[in-house]
Amino acid sequence: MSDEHAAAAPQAPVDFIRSIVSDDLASGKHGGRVATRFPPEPNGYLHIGHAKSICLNFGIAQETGGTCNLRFDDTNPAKEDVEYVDAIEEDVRWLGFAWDAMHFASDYFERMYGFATRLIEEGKAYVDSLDADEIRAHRGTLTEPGRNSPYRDRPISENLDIFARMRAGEFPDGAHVLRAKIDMASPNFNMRDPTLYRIRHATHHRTGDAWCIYPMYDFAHPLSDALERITHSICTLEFEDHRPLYDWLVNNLFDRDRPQQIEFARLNLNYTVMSKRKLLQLVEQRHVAGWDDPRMPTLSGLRRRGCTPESIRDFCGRIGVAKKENVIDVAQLEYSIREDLNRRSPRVMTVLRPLKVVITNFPDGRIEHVDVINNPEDPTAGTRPVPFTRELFIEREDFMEDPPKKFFRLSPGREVRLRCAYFITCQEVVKDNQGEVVELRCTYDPATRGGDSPDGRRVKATLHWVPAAQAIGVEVRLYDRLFSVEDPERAADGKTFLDNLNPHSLDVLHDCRAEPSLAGAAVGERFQFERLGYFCVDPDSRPGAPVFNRTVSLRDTWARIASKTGK
RNA sequence: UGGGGCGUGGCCAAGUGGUAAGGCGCGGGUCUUUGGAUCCCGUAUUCGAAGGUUCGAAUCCUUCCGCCCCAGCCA
Repeated sequence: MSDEHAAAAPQAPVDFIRSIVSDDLASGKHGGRVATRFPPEPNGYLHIGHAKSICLNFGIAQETGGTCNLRFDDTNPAKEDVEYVDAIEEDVRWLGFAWDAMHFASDYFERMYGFATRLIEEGKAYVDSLDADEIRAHRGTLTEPGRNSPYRDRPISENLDIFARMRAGEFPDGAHVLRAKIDMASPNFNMRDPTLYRIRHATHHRTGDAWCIYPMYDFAHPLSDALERITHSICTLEFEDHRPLYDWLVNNLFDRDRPQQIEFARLNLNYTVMSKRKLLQLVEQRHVAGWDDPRMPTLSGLRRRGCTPESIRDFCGRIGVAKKENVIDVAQLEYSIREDLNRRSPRVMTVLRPLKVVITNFPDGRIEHVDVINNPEDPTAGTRPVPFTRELFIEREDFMEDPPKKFFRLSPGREVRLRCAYFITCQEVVKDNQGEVVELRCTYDPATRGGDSPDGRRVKATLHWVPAAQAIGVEVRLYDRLFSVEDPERAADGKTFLDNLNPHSLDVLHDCRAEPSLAGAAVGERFQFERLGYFCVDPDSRPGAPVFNRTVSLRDTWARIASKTGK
């Protein structure tokens, strides 16, 4: 975390979890330690919702001088993959956090097996040989208590024997299951003899075929927390009902360093989908190119779209942490991203729909370089030279032959400023046979170089412009409604001219920066930006507006892909 | 109809007995070498509802209403 804007260091927001942690710290509850963990299951890429949890867990550790582990909850080999492990590590790092230790629940399989055995020996767990349907039938309903399984009182020795043979692979999937012996009449389903282990003959991405029985989340999680000496196990609201089981296991199996589970409300954003199931669907049905497609609400998608980790962290800090179900408006996220981008993004003048302007009193063939400000919000960003020539392009919509009252840009006889260059006055409008304006003949005032008039006269508008011959043509391939390559008609429109593409511009292009084709760019060459950073032209933007400080509306993009998941 | 949670302005969110922070959004103004930038102002007589306790309640009590989660050998 190098370029932190430490100056504005907002005082850490105090939420109920941080209050609990600081109270515990004060009372010495966990011996003055704070240890958290971020425990994703490697069954998909991390999305913006995970960022909230990451910022919470790692943030608390940082603020309290504690530790935070990255732990993969890999207890279900059927859904998991190393690809996800790698992606998750990269995303957490990208977000700007460093874990104190990285673990896998699978690393604890042997010890977990031992703990399970101990429960059996103590008469607190048993092997049930009912099948899934029968177990469900015995579980009871919301209003009726469950019934004990006929296997519930199986002798300990027999339980031990079958459990060992389950591990040895003697039984097919589903033949037996290990259950905690708690209370089939509990009003809390999680306490009605929850399943601890199931048989699953599947190859695990890390342990291979070493195991054919796998612990359930409810068993593995508290044990993993305890083994790592986690003090505060922060999870989402839906696990609130699991806490009694969490505590039951921790209290039965550990007599010290007992972790405590604390629940908070997960992040929900409007206009998008965040469930792994739906994101996976988008990927599998090829609606997007992959989990890291810039249109995806994944961290890697946001990264490729050009968002910085600082902006995501800022967002997480602003939304707060509470137990109330919430739906954050994407405008909130867009605000954090926009604010960050505005501050750091070099601007480039752009012309989407060119209209030729000939400066009649500017010598043909002459090239004058004017210094154009790279970022009005950052003086240190400097300037770049842009060639000013007799023939230029301005934005078509920046000219109106017959302007209405409120239109202050160019029109016949009017004087405006070409940004950082000169004042020009439109003297003549040239049209083709159809009456379409094809060229403007203007004069410039040599005394206004740089955009200031020595006599103090003012103009009401400043226009973006690019030199006709030297401008860089870019075919913008936007993953968006108006300029998508999926829509050839619009794609043809997506020709944009940039005044320049200097090293500074490239720096902010993140992924695009890696595009080798941009390095040796020849004037007039066309580029295809397949992976867009925030080199995005917002279809709703005012033509000619700076592009680098614009992001295509996340709301529109996300709403569009969300609709493809069928509601 | 069992259990567990949660209800403060459009969206988040502080506040936990002393008379409703803040942010986003929105509205208005301002400024600017193109703003959707900047800066400024405004935006809940009221805290799901109704009773009650109190000099005083979003905060305490009672009742009611609403929303979310739980019956995977998923996490």
